[in-house]
Amino acid sequence: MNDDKEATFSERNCSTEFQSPQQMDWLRIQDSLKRQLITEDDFKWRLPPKINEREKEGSNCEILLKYVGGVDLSFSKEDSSIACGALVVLDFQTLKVVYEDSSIVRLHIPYLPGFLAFREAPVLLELLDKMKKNAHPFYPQLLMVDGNGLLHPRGFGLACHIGVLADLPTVGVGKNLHHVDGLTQSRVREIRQAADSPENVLPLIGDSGCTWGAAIQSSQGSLKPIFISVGHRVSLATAIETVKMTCRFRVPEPIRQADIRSRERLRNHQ
DNA sequence: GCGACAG
DNA sequence: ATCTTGTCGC
Repeated sequence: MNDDKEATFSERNCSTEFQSPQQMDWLRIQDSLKRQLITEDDFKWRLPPKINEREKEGSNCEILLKYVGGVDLSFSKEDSSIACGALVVLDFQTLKVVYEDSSIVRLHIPYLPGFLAFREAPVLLELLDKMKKNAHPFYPQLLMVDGNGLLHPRGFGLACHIGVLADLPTVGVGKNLHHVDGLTQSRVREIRQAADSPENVLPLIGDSGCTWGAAIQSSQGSLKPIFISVGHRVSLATAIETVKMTCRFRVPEPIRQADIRSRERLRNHQ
C-alpha cells in the first residue's frame, strides 16, 4: 500500500505535530530564509590558478580569491552556557591569519539537532557585521563555517543560515555526519566501497537521489572524513575545491584557526 | 518501542 | 561542544 520508508522520512523532516511552539517558529524562519538560498557560484572573484595549471582562457575576472574567513564557537567546561565565538580571516594562498576577532557571550538557546543556527549564528553574524561596518579591507570573500550547509534535515544548516543573513558565499564543514535522507555512517562506508577507484571525494547521495554534499578524506594521516556541503552562493564543486586548498590538516585552516583561537581566548578569560 | 540526531 | 595522557611519526 504505502511506502513506509517514504512516510518515515517525510514525517521526520516535515511534520510539525511534535514540535514545540518555539521550534515551529524556527521551522518557519528556516523555510523563509531558504527561499533566498543560492546554491550555485555567485561571486566576483576566481580561484588562484593552481601551480602547474594553465590559466583558464576567457576568464576575464581580475579579482582573485584572497580573503577566506572561518568561524567557530568554543564552550566553557565549567559553564556550558558560556561560549566564545571567533572570526578569523586568512590569506587564501599563504594560509596566514590576517584578521582575528572574538566575543565571549552567554547563550540562552540550547543545542537542538537541526536548529544549531539559532544558538550559534547570532554571535558569528555580529562579528561579521562589525567588520563590515568598519569597511575592513580584509572582509572575507568566502566564509567557511563549522557546521553543515545543505546537509541538514531541511536543507538549511548553519552555513546556509549565516550565508543568507550575511549575504556572503559560505561553505559548510561538518566533522561528524548529520544523518539525513538515509545517509548514515554505514551508508558512507558502502559508498566508499562502491567507488571504483580509491576516491578521496565521495558524493553524498541520499535515498531520494538528492546530492547533499560530499565526504572527503582531507589529509593523509586521518582516515576519518569531513563532510562538505554548499552553504550559500557557492557550488558543491567550488566548496570542495576551496576546502581542499585550505586543508593542512583534517579540518580546513580557517575553521581550525577559529577553533584554536576561540578556545584559547576562553581559557585566558577567567 | 528504541535508537539516532551538525555543534 | 566538553572530559583527557601518552604515543607514534614526519
